[in-house]
Amino acid sequence: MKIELGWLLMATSTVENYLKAVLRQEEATGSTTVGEVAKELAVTPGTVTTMMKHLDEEKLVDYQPRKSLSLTLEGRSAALKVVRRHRLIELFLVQIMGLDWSEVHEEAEILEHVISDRLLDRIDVMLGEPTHDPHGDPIPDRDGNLAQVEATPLDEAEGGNYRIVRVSDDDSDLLGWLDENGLTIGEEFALAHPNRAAGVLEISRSTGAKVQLGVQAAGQVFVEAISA
Amino acid sequence: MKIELGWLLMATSTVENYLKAVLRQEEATGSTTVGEVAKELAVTPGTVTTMMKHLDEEKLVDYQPRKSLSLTLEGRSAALKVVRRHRLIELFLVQIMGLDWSEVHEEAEILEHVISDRLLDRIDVMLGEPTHDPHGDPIPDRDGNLAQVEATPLDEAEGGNYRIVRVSDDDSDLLGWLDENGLTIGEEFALAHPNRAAGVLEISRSTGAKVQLGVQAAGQVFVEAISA
DNA sequence: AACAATATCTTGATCAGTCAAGATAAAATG
DNA sequence: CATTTTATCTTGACTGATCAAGATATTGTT
Ligand SMILES: [Mn+2]
Ligand SMILES: [Mn+2]
Ligand SMILES: [Mn+2]
Ligand SMILES: [Mn+2]
Repeated sequence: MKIELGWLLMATSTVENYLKAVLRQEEATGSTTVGEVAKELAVTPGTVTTMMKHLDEEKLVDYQPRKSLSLTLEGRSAALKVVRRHRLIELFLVQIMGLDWSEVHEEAEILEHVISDRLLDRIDVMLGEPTHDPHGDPIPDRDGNLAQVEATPLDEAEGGNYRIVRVSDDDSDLLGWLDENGLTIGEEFALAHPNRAAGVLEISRSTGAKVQLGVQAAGQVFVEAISA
Repeated sequence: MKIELGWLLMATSTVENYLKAVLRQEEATGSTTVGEVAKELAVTPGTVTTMMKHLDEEKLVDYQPRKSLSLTLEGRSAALKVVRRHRLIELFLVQIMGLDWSEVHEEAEILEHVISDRLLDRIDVMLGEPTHDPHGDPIPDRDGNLAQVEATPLDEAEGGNYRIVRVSDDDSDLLGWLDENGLTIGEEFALAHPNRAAGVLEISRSTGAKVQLGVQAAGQVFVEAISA
């Protein structure tokens, strides 16, 4: 007769990663599947099946085998807490510790599971309760409210003037390259009429500098149109 | 036929804790035993036996069942790296993050296993390559050299004038109490002739304040004699 | 030495997380 | 609709870490 305190209080870091994966896909595409989660976490589908049965018992996901898979409110809230941690940690590492925006994701991927609430709070305060991480992703607030970022992937944009509002944070090489070319959050540029056939986009900075990038890379850069 | 790269490179956090425990006891008493390690890590002796056989294979400890147990050079070096991490992290949490010296040990106990070398380096530089942690413990340098702290446990001191050079860092309550009474590293005081029978020591600060503390607590405070 | 007490070891089990590979259901295709 | 393809599930096995409890060696005592 073992006392089962705190299973729902004490999500293991593995569990947190599964919840995050489901959340990310729900946010990105409105829903998810066992297969997608397996791909994202680089495990076999069977492993995900097993885990989802567990999480369903813990009421963190709603899982109907072969039918549907989604976060419960509780699961979503747990996932958002981890995302909050992740993004605050990333910003902390860039802003306070002076790490590069291209090298903080991996570190945050681990620290998000182990930092104490107390330390996270210090970080939050130290950063002035920020709303966005170094890559332009919104930071969920303490109550788990997540702001929407509506932005167009650059590879789908027409010719015109744009500002960078978000960049996918998991491709370290791309982030490094963007940084070298001065293409960081908030930067503005003009996009030439896209020449789709070639699969290359050309960008002009106000400095006169021109930069080419492939559609592949462009798909990870999110922009909003500006007037100027 | 699985390729066994990196077992010695990649000590799991459990392994790191075993190595640290052995090191701590070797430093404290010159040697250690399966039983002592078991006590320190709050596991059963059998578990330690099993682990030591593994560590012996990995050449991290020298283990002769029922005979002797000690760190190899490699094991010692690995343990010292973890200790270095632990202490740098503690100091970072106090100095940069503004946490209390009574609440950093637990946090460091976890972070020591997950912080990247890159981040640790930033911390080290940010702190000015410090030599001692918030509790007066010496921080091993990059090459694994550990300075000796020779200091007397307060409960063994005669009457006279002393300076606090080190405090045991794992008793949060004691640390809190010491802090409230202004008894931090570097502070000086006069110890009245100890009245051993009562098990209570009396300390006088230069401010005139007097403080009593039990031998139990005094045993965790380490001092050096001063002239004044 | 003989016996008791203590320390340590061994064995068999459990738990979380995972994979491989075969079984099955659902979807897509002709 | 019958068949192929794809997605998902199930089962059996493995790893690292652990405990319980019985077996054994060592040490201390008379
Ligand atoms: Mn990230
Ligand atoms: Mn990010
Ligand atoms: Mn400590
Ligand atoms: Mn310390």
